[in-house]
Amino acid sequence: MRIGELSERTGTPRRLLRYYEEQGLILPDRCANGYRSYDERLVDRVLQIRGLLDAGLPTRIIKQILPCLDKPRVIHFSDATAEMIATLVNERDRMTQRIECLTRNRDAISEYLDAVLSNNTAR
Amino acid sequence: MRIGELSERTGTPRRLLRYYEEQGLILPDRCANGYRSYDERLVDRVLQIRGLLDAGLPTRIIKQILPCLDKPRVIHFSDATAEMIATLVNERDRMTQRIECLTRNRDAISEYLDAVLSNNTAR
DNA sequence: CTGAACCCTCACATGGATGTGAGGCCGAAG
DNA sequence: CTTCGGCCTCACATCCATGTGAGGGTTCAG
Repeated sequence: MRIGELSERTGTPRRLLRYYEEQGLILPDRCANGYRSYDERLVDRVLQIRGLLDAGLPTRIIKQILPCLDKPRVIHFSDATAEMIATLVNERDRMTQRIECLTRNRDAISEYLDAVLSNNTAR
Repeated sequence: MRIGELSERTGTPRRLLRYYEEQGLILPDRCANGYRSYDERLVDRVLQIRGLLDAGLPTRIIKQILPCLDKPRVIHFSDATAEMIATLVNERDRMTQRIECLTRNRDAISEYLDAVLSNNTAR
């Protein structure tokens, strides 16, 4: 598929699809005329990238963790240098912290909403 | 306490403590000499702010959700306009999405790490 | 009194994600 | 052949969180 379709299907501006490519997050093929050609599975990948960006991860880190999430995991053992592993452990832990922080605060918001709403309907 | 102590205790540059104040996230008192004076509980508040920022929330949103997390919840019922509630519901849902995204990806990283590490020690 | 270590405000700079638009090529449809 | 919509590259602009430093007060210890 071309960039327009991917853009629509992922709700992502074309500009950003090119940007993610520039940052090495995705690597579309090129048609004879120079147009980018995206594989079907890049739909999910782009959504994943957007989710991670929205959760505060920079492209530099996303680029490092993405290859670890592909199915044939064995292929990527070569990347497993000591520093790479340290980075992954570190990022995993930071993600856990984020999850905890978000969960705490979301639950507090929920509680507040419950209180306010039940109060409103009770009035 | 003054800004230097708060900075040390929260690991936050002074610059950012002033920035958070400018954005309306915290409201320190002022001593006679003009120095900022921070209440003890602002330590936790600052850590909370930093956590949320790190998790991708902008100061504008953080400013809106912070008041809902204080203990005497009843005090803030006045803030509960219809749009405010809509905002909170929306942000709560976005936080849930972030949590899911982070959890998915963190678990995948963990799996990958388990695979790589067990493979390494097995060799 | 002086110096060191705080604090203040103000302002300009940077980096990362994103917006916007100019100038131009390509291909289908009238 | 022209037109139009989609694609290309390039480049400058914007927003936000953060860095950095200048210029100047306060306090305290020596």
